[in-house]
Amino acid sequence: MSDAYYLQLTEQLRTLIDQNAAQWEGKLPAERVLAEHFATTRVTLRQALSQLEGEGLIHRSNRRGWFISPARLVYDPTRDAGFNDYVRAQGRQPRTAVLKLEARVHPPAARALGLPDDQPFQHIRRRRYVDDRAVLVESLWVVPERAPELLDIYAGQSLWGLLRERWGHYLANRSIRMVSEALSPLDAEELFVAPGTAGLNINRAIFDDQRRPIEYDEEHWLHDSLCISVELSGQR
Amino acid sequence: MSDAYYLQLTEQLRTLIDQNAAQWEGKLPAERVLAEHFATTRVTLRQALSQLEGEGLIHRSNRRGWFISPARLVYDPTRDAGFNDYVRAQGRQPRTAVLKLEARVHPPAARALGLPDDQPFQHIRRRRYVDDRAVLVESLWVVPERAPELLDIYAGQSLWGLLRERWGHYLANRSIRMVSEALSPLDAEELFVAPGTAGLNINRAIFDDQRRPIEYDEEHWLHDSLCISVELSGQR
DNA sequence: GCAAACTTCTGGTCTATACCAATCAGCCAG
DNA sequence: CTGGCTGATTGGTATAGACCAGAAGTTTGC
Repeated sequence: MSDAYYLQLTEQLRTLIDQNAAQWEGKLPAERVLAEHFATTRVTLRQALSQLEGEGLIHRSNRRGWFISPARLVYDPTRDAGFNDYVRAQGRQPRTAVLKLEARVHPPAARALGLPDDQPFQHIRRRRYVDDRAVLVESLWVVPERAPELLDIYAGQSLWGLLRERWGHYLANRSIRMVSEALSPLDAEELFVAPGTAGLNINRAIFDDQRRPIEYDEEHWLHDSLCISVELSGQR
Repeated sequence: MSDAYYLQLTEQLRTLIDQNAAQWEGKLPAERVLAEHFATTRVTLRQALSQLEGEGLIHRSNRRGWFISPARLVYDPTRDAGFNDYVRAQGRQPRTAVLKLEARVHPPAARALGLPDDQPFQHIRRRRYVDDRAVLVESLWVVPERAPELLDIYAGQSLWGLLRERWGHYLANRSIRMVSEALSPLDAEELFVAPGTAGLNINRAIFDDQRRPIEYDEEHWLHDSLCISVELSGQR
């Protein structure tokens, strides 16, 4: 092979991980150990590990080490099914932590919903887990008129379920935007990963069946933890 | 700031790029020049550049240097509009190069379309450009019965247009899958970028209005060159 | 028995340097 | 003026070593 050494290393690591996944219990040996095992430098070794990270095979958490990434979560952003539902449907364990509840303006949300920039919102910030791994943080910006006492009531349950059951809102129209990104220092910190980690940003503007604005949603996912899947029928 | 130096560097580079974009004509100065300008090493400098690359602000081409990335292409994978159409609609110049035309089996396509593994396909491999930058490579796997002489006819035009006009196929049902990826050595080479560059993989299985399989589509995009946008109406 | 303090390990960052291979610009020959 | 050659430039890769701060594990002190 005339390939770069770090690419060969990537392949060797891939098979090594494959064979020892069970015995390592998801956590790779220390970088210094691996570097010595392959008789190379930590710099080169890390280059190879970063490749595998880009593929979504492994990831790192805090400063605790490298871990083997679980299967991606299949996610359909066009459907109403709550996070908890479809995580469970895939045999995984969901969890949600509420990070912030406040009333605030947020011009990006206002613009996406066609409201004036000084429109106040009810802001819910939460972190979501799959099998105890934090996989996304999101900010929800809800139009106050649509859900008056939301901030007093809310305690981590499904927002869309709440909107439907308590206020009778049926979410009918939505506009979705997806962009790959590098996680901002804040998002990264809240997800316990290094700043600049690859992520996927999903934004949704949601209206009811009369095109009244309901909610704007900003999600920041770890890039390796989801697979977006959309099923469409009917000619367009 | 107690942040890491390379993160400060990232910010300084960001403003530097902002201010000098016009004068540099899209191409950044050499790494060695930048490293000296900031009184640091190329290694650290490259770490900062990689951050900006992750954000999609800059990219590199071959070994020619770092370039400022153009605005992302807005793309709706749920619509029929051909690549050429929506690239032009956004005021950009599209181009297509056909890389391969052949008949072959391809089990992943067969499975996605619900056909036996040994189903033969007509394979079109092409590279697509926006303003002379290669932004994606794709493989199209067309069921031969639906478009008999395709391989003889095809010369780079819109495939969906051809299917509609020549064979009267109206694409009605589709199932779409999107996953972030690291570009394979082959895909990377065909896009003139380094192996392992961040990409976005979009796969589509397409059926007609009687749910007969028509075509399977594997796209590999540069991660920084698109923004996925979907508009949905109607309750689901 | 438990919490606090300390030590070790580990990933994250950074410096300095070197060599290779692709690219590019300029020169030279036809 | 053109086409091929050549040498300087530049990004890509790699080595070696160092220090820091957070995490984890161990010991100490009450």
